[in-house]
Amino acid sequence: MSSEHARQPVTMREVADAAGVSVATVSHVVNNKEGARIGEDARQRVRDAIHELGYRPNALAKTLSSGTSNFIGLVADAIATTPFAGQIIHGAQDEAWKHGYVLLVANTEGDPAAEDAAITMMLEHQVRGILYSTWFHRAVTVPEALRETDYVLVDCYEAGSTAPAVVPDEVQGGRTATELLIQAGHRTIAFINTTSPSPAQEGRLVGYRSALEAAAIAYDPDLVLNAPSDQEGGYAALDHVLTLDATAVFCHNDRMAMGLYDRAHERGLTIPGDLAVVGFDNQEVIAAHLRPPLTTVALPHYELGAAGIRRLLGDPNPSGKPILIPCPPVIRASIA
Amino acid sequence: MSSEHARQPVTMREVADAAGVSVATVSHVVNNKEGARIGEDARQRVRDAIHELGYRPNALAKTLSSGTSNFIGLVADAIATTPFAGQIIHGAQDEAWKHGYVLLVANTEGDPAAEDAAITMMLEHQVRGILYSTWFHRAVTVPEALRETDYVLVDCYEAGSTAPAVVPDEVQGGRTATELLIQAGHRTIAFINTTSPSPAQEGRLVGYRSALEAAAIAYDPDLVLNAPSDQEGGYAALDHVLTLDATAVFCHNDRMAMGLYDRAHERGLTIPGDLAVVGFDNQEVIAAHLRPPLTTVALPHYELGAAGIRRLLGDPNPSGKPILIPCPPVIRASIA
DNA sequence: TTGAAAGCGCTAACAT
DNA sequence: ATGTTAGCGCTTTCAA
Repeated sequence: MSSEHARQPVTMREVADAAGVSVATVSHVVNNKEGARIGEDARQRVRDAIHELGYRPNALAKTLSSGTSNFIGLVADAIATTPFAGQIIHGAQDEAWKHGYVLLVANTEGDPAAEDAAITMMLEHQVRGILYSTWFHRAVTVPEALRETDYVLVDCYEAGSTAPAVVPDEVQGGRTATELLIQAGHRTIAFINTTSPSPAQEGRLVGYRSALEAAAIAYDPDLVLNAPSDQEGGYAALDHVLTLDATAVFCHNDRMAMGLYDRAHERGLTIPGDLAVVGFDNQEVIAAHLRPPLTTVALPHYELGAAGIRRLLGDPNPSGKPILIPCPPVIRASIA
Repeated sequence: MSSEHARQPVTMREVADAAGVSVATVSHVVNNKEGARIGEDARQRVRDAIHELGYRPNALAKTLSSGTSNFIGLVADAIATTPFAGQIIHGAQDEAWKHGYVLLVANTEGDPAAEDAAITMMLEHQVRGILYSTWFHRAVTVPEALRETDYVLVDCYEAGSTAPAVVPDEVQGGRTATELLIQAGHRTIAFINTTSPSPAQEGRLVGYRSALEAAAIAYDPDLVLNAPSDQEGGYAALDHVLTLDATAVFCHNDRMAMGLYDRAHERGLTIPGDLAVVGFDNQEVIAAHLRPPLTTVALPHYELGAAGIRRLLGDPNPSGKPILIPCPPVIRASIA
């Protein structure tokens, strides 16, 4: 951009002069100060001057002077790979704005050096606090620098610590997914879990078992498979599933479901007729457009971001344990 | 977060006192000032004090005092729906950091009111300039408030104006996609274009035609179809394509290709054996995991973001026309 | 080689 | 009801 914006921004001083009042008066009307007894005429003159001059308060000067910043930092590890981080940012921003805060975002691609630089930058900008988020639910170790300010872990947690954290309720999610199948009348339900050890791997399995138990269906370990959590994994797993006489399958995530669909169609199976399937994540691009559209359970990224801000800004959490955000079902057409 | 960070941050004054020098001296060593002749001993005492006290410069005070902010605003219209906006942010941030700038991000979901609030917020924070981005290439009308500062349109442009803009080279992209097919020996190439009027719709068609022309293949309008640019559109379009005796098909985007794959498999066709296909966008979750993996042309979002920053920070553009960023081919396995 | 001092734009007592 | 003034933490002449 080459255009010249030479004109220095209008200052409060100039407004004061134009309105024939002091800067204190201007400050008061600009901020609608409670205890401020300003005459209606002066008030109006100030308003007019503001309008005429196109005055914009300098938020940085305000911060410096008042000693309270309106920045909240958000460090994300993978803003560019999935829409997940974007949803966290979205939720965090909406909630932050409600409280008068503005988001300072930094992407680190998981690089510790970048992470440190980002936190340093945020600290130097006097952030009110920092949200440290990951694109998939996992354990992390809190960067030392983070402890210099208030912070909340989002979609991650620190093992064996009371570091404030907000994470998805994997157990409830796994239970919900399984219940969807059970409610449709299925009794032999395979579960293709991921091969990657993670809270999702553990939690969803616990949820699966608890749903079976609640429905008085015996848990059969043979029905639980493990596969890489992508399309290729789902594709390869289908044949094994067919071996099990299962009438339904719960896929660890939507990507696996997508691969499984491919193999199912290849083998001439129809979904949900021959096999009911439920996914996890609610990854729109995929789930909403599979044939048939995939019933799944949503990962509540938007809510994670929003809850993270709330927690940062005071929402107390006596338990000392991560706050669990529910994973709601998203009904489409892959279950009958 | 409830933990108390009562301790006021360490100021330059305190460092100065601890080191037995003046703040001016501290300022000089902190900023590695060129013309500053500071004794090695004083310099060292300052460094030690900084370390001991854990001093962090206050970036806001610095901005206020020096009069030059290190913020750049980035307003995005759909951070949460695709990874596209995320890639723009990523590219913009990397480039901004290189120049010592930090990103102030705001998501607006296309809401004009939110947009206005975002720009106002950025202006009040004394941003050096603003990147105004959209998640898909289109014409926009520049919000008035934007003109109060330097700005660059990213992945969008203003029709009939010289507003600085950076957009993907749709024509080259369309040509590249088509060339991929031609180079593999195809002569009858169908093009399923989108039904939505857009620079992509126009540009890719122009590119398609130019590639044909360069290869001395007559342009046959019957080979060009229009369909909704999603999986459903691609699925439905396949039957028509088969009608055309085409041996290859260029899909307007990867999502269409995904739907087309489904229908092709349903009809027992194999890709690329019976039909070669090339997509557009390089939407990882899809393209990299289709069976077979989809050869496509990438939308250079990361580069758009980075180029936007460069343009903002001085990269002049005499032409007054949008800067075109190339769309590179991504070879996978759907062409034979 | 170093320090004093005047701001940057604003807020918040404290006067008047 | 409104103005004065002393900072907030830092940069930057200008002196010493």
